[in-house]
Amino acid sequence: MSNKVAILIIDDEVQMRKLLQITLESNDYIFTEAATAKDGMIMAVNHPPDLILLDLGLPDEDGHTVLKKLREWFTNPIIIVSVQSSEEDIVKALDNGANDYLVKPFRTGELLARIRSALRGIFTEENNPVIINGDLQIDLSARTVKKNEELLKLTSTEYSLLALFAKNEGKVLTHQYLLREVWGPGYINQSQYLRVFIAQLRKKIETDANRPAFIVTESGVGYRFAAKE
Amino acid sequence: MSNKVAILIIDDEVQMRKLLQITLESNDYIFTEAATAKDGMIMAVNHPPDLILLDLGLPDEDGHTVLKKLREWFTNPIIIVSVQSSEEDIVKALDNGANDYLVKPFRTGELLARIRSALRGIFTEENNPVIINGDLQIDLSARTVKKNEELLKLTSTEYSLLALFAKNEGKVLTHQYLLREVWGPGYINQSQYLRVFIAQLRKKIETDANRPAFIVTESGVGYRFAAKE
DNA sequence: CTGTTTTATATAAAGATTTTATAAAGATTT
DNA sequence: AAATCTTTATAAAATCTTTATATAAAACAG
Repeated sequence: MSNKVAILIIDDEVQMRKLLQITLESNDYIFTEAATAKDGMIMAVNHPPDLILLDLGLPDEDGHTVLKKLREWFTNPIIIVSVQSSEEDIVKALDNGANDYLVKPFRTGELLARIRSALRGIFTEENNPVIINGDLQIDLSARTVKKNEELLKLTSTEYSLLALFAKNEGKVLTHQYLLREVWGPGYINQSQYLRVFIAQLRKKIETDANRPAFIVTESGVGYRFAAKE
Repeated sequence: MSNKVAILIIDDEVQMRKLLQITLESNDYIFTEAATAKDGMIMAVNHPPDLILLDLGLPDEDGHTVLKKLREWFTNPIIIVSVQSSEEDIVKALDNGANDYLVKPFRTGELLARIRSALRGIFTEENNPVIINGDLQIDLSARTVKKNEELLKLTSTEYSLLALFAKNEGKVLTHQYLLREVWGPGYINQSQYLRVFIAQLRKKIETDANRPAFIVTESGVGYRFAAKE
């Protein structure tokens, strides 16, 4: 259920992969790697990444051919990272469907900026994290909650509480934990707050507030956000 | 109506414009040019091109500022062509919405390939700079707003605020975010500004200002521009 | 196991506080 | 001078906090 961006590196140089791994992971991307064209293709098919960084100088197959094959079905951005700096290579790669071409050695800041640029537009609408549970929809990026497609009016505290539950579906969240996360560390003894707000939330999100289906009470412990099919 | 692709060059060097004119026209692009930021903006608004080649070193205004201003409404590709080769400039430009960055002097074949790459997909996605929501029409390129086909008179700040809302329909925008985007980072505590301007905006765009349908208050958090069918 | 006691939870409603809306006056810019 | 921005003041609305009481669950004694 991660909303992180996955990037696949296809490059035969170990050092380069290591460098990219460190760079990408420290920037919150999910890093996967392949050392050969064959492995790269297989990985791309099995777990289509959001972006591919492709080296043209692979041992088992010509980079331009790999690019062409990928482009037969892969529509997300592909950025070429290559030691080849000839105009011929660059033009060929771009015309074969590469979104960008960076010559090695490159500056990591520039690579990251070009990755962000390539990803822009791909993740405008589709990739916003919406948690769906039964007839409830929680849009974390828009900060909105819908029940049966209808927008609910929640106060800021009610929303924080619900979002916290939604992010921890199925888990029992203790009173202490909920109070600390939503109200702050100084409020861990204000259990009554929690009761009041849980009651208000239930009135808004539950179909039958007397028989709560979303927010279930775990007496003596806390509450649990139950998953619905 | 020609189906040729129109490219606008904004660059103060005469030789560069001449070189690009020859290169582009011999490749079947329609070439238009501007020597200053001001002229470039005017031309872009009057005849929105399919792609803009922008030089960062313009005499009358900082290139990064020009890019930002263009990106407020211009959604087609912008490729930066600049003598500046510092990582800082490249990263800044790409993060400000440039699609690509080419350092001068460049190889014309590579430029053409990067233009082709940037143009790819342009004609698939719709990029209408007019946002329509109910009886409200916001033309981002003309900076005009119509309510029931009638032109509204908005101040520049009111317009910036409304345009920001329109670009983020359905999302809750926090006070901080709005203040930072419209007034600048030094104003994030001036919530009262926001209240005053929201009230003014509502008086102009809402049918019933007492029951706001477009700009909805999210108490304690911010405001949301609601979608109307 | 059953009824009683104790503890925990649910909910409404009143009071307190915070946040928001709006007008209008003063300051600044065009 | 006109338009716009900034500040101040105040009323209204929304939200939070507290209190009171009802209900449900757990613990316990017999």
